[in-house]
Amino acid sequence: MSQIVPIKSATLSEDIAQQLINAIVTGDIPQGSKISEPELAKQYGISRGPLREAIVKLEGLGLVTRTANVGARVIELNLADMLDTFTMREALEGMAARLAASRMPSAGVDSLYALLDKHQAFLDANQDEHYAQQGGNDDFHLRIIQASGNQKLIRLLSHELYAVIRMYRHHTADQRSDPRQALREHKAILDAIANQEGDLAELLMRRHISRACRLLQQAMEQSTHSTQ
Amino acid sequence: MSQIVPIKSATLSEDIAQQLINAIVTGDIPQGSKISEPELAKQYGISRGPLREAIVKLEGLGLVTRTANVGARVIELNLADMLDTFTMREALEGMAARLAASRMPSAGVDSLYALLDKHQAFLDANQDEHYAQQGGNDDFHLRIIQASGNQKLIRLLSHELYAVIRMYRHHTADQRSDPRQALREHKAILDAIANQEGDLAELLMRRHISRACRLLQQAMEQSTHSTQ
DNA sequence: AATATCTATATTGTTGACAATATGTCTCTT
DNA sequence: AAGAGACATATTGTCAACAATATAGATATT
Repeated sequence: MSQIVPIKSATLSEDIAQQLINAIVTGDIPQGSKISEPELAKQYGISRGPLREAIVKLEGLGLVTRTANVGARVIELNLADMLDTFTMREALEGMAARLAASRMPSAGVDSLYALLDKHQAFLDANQDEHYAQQGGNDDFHLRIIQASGNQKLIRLLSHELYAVIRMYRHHTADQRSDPRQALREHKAILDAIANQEGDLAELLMRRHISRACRLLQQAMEQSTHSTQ
Repeated sequence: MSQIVPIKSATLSEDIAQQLINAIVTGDIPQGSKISEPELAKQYGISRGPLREAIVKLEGLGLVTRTANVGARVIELNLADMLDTFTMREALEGMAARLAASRMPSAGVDSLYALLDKHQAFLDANQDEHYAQQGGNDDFHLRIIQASGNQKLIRLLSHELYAVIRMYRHHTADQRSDPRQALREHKAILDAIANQEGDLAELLMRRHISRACRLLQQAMEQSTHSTQ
């Protein structure tokens, strides 16, 4: 799973930030737990300076909350925050779909159809497996976001919000509902984009995310309030 | 208005971050200029530690860009980024208006009508003055965002994006177009919210922001590319 | 016994020094 | 004269120690 060994990056602070993000998203550092600077510094074999910078970054990502002279705590996922986050996603990705409809080159559309075909083939092959959101750029949503061409939107959705969303996925029993239904919705969205119907693309994307949100909500309500 | 003298906060890092944000937004630290850590540290009379933390925060806010072993530079406002930002605002504040329509208590609606009356009175009194966005919570948009009740949305719009938006306002000749027209649009949005017409409120808010964006675009295209 | 105060300890906030990298200048070569 | 390379300098990245604040425990008081 998550590499423990440092992925040597340009700067220690970046490294540590990335590792902490992974550790929090995967639950390796449990929700609500305190971030102890001396402890983590010793654990990663670095000094507190870069570590603090990393923690400030995490605060910016909304993964931890900090209070002066007390320290940082990992956020605790709750239903209200999840609903808030997905409502934002609905607005933003809806807009991304609209923009994609007006800007996406036909080559990009073709490439996305090919991606959905791949997903379809995967589903046909592995009946029972859940069509694990591949995370990388095989993710339909990320591709649409990229296609929006809006750099600010791209940064916000695929870097900042993405961490929290990944965290929700990890911490709820990731029973991704009906993958075939999701795929059908993806195809409908892409059709709208291909036809340059921005209004429709936005509407469908919003419905799609709203539905995913409801399913995640059910999953969260079922899963016992995970006691760290 | 905004205090210039240091607002002694709990921690130095917070202080400095706030001061730097103001300095950048007001153009006191010009666009594209390099952030020299030794220089700023000496200037503010602090050490480089807290300063660096502040810079990391600024990076999270999108006010500076950092490259390893080279340093931080203040962003440069350009048309493309402004359009991207306002497109995001359109999506998010549209959603905020929709949510406000479904959640805002009648007392809040009354209070907002009172606010708009105040704005109207101000316009009638000062014919020529431009109805300076008061920044504080007399700002109609901020009130709508608050009324959305979506904590994530509130944080993103009124803390993170707000800094950049303020920067755009400051750096373009702030000829706020036709304030009476803006006020009319605000009233129309509020009417929709009062009637709990979420669809309409969202539509009107998006049109309103889209229009403001076009006006700002014209202003930016006119104003000579400010050479620091 | 319960509460409040004081004290001891640990953690965070801050500082100044050291190491590593980048930038600009100077020299040398062709 | 132009370009490449080496060197000097300044800036960033990192570290370890110090100061200030908060937390927990013990003591004392009512």
